[in-house]
Amino acid sequence: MSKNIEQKCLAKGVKLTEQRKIIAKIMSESNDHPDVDELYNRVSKIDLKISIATVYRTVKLFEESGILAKHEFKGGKARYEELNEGHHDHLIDVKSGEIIEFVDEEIEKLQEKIADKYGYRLVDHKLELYGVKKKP
Amino acid sequence: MSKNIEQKCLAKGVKLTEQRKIIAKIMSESNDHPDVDELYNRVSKIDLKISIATVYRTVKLFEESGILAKHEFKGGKARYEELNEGHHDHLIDVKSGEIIEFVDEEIEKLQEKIADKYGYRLVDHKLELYGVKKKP
DNA sequence: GTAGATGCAAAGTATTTGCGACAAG
DNA sequence: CTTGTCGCAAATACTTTGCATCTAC
Repeated sequence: MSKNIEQKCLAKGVKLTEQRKIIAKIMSESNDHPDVDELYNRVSKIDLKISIATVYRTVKLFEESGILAKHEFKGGKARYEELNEGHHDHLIDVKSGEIIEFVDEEIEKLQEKIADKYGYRLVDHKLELYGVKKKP
Repeated sequence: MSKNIEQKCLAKGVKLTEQRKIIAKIMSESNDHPDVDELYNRVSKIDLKISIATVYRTVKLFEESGILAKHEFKGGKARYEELNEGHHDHLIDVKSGEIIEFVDEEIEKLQEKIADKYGYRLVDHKLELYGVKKKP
């Protein structure tokens, strides 16, 4: 099994406060991609004194430490998810808002190839597909 | 040659005001992907009474009319470009901020295929590559 | 003439920050 | 202890909106 968020903090020298532990726990348990508001709501159920500023500061810190990934899908607020080994992209159901994670080796390779063609080394990328469910 | 923005407005029943004509002209002449602030600056050189609210309203209207495309690259503000026939994606130089447009048929097909695999019909997608220039 | 557009300033969102009190290492 | 974090409220950045006036059709 892969390292949990607390272990990652240790490894990165990120101080483990009570608030960060709670945020880490919630994010580990979340399989959706909550925005800061939603995360704040979930966290508040455990620690009702936590401030939204702390949540903002923490997700930013975790993102910079490679612990969380930040997504800016269509429509305003940033959303977060725990970052694990396997990279994946997102297919968003435009009707329901449901998010499907997928991995496609072929597309990853193709992206490298394109960057290379223009003389670039890929450092990051973003692929989002927006679709509607087909009738069966 | 393809329709210009004014012709598109006519076709869509969008009223052509003086301000919209100026914004249309500037966008047609811009080969970069200006954000609203930058667009406002450029437009202000021609019409110094125009309001930023009008610029916001106009880009939104143009986007809804399929005249402009809105991009939300990393780092806050939305950026716009004129929408023409050929679809393309973006490769962003993370050092300089330069944006390279590219077209890749193979990747387009692959995206359709992936959506299909999960039972979706693709209605939109976003592919952004972030890279650094390689040493030659 | 009339529906819709504009300019202005005020209001919204989402996010960040200064500061004194507080807690982790 | 000491450095970094927290909570709070105020500040910022981007974008939207109410309203009275004006303009394209």
